[in-house]
Amino acid sequence: MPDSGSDTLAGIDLLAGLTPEQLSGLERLCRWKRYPAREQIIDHQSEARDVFFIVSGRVRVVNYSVSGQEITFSDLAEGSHFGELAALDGQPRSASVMALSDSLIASIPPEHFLGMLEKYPSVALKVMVHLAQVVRITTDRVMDLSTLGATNRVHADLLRRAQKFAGDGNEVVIHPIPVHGDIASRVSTTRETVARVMNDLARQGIVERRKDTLVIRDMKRLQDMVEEVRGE
Amino acid sequence: MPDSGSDTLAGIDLLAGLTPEQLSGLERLCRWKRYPAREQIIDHQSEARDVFFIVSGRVRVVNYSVSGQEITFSDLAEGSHFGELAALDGQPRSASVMALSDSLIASIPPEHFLGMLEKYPSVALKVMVHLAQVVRITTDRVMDLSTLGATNRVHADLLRRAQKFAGDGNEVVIHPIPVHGDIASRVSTTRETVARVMNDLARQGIVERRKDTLVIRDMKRLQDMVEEVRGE
DNA sequence: CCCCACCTGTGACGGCGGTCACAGGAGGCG
DNA sequence: CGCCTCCTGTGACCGCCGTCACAGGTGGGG
Repeated sequence: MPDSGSDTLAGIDLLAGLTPEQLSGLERLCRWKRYPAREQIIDHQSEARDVFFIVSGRVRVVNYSVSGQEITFSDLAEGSHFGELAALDGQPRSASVMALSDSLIASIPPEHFLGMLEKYPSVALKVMVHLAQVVRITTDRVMDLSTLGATNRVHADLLRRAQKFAGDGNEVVIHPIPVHGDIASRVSTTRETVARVMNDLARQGIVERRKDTLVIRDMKRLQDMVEEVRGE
Repeated sequence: MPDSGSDTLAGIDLLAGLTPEQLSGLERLCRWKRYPAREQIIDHQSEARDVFFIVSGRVRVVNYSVSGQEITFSDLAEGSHFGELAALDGQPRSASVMALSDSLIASIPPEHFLGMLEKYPSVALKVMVHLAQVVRITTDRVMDLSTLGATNRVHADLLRRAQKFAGDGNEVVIHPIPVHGDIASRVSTTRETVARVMNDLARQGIVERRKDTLVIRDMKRLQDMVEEVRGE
């Protein structure tokens, strides 16, 4: 459980395992800043190289095609970090990042980030493991985009979201309701397609839209729909 | 320049900077194996966790949808390495790897790989930088798949290949000719579509197919075709 | 030299899903 | 309370490109 209230780095996953003294050393190297919701934190292609820690709030990693189409890469929660690619390889930022909610963000200059990796091998290892997982997620997404149709990508995304909320029953309650546009931007389709798919699922009794939750009534069937097509 | 002939780890990019003694220490921890062309080195989803070094030969990272569609992730040359994801996070293999040509491959067990990261921070850093680049390439690919049509993805791929061979003229010679099926598998389309696109380009005088080379006659125009659409 | 394996080229067809254009809800807030 | 903004739902249309089905080319090996 991250120390949601305090202005320290104690809740940052990457830095778990450091002593309080080591943490406060790092805290002094950071620039601390609050971002209101919707504000841009990193701009794609910009030249800054700092690494960011989410002390509190939520953040979205996105990119835009020049036509304005928005591609969401991931949403990051409290305790997570971002911006390490540029710090590591010195290239311009690979994506934009914006605050989803009011957020407190600590940022550390690239030279201190690299120094930290050297000084604390356990942190370096965590960085590697984290990058490995990012690679996995992204290559899975390439597979989805290459082999699944838009409709099935929506199914797959819904399933992923449901699994995060899953108990062990066949029914899962998702809260809050994801807005269609957000889903669309994660699976690279349109708002309209998402709406059509959701209604098909509702008509088949697989999902049910309530006041402010979305209920998956038949996880099993949803799972089947995804697996079936992944294997056809 | 890798020592193409010798059976040592001297040519491995990751390990550049280690002393000959350190290298020969690592060599003793490796299993050495020759793979004939087309042979599978890693199987997707399998449980082994070793990390592989390409001493000589070439290798392709692929995945298959169960329908048999082949998705190529990358081709790796002598001096490169692969298999580090599983070693780092302990998950099953994220993709299959097969030899493109007869290859000599050294593999190191995960525990020794991790030990090496700890012992040689410079190697750990190289691993991070390498992973960062993989993330960049893969997210770019997600962008392409999300925003470009199949035709333009072929253009983009052709351009990327050309840039690897580029001098500074407006004309670039690509050798050997990439087979259409390979291009298709890298940009997630079909052989037929690639053929049609290549012929359109030929008719417009942008490329020219020769005996065993492909000549890009007008890099500038090709570049424009790609940029134009990325920004529309 | 001829056959076989593997590559390329091209037409016809049809469906998925993106685009456009609206018509409602459902909150907030002045 | 009424307006304005943001979300959802749905029909019509149509173009891209995947699929199928062949028809050459080309090269190497028996």
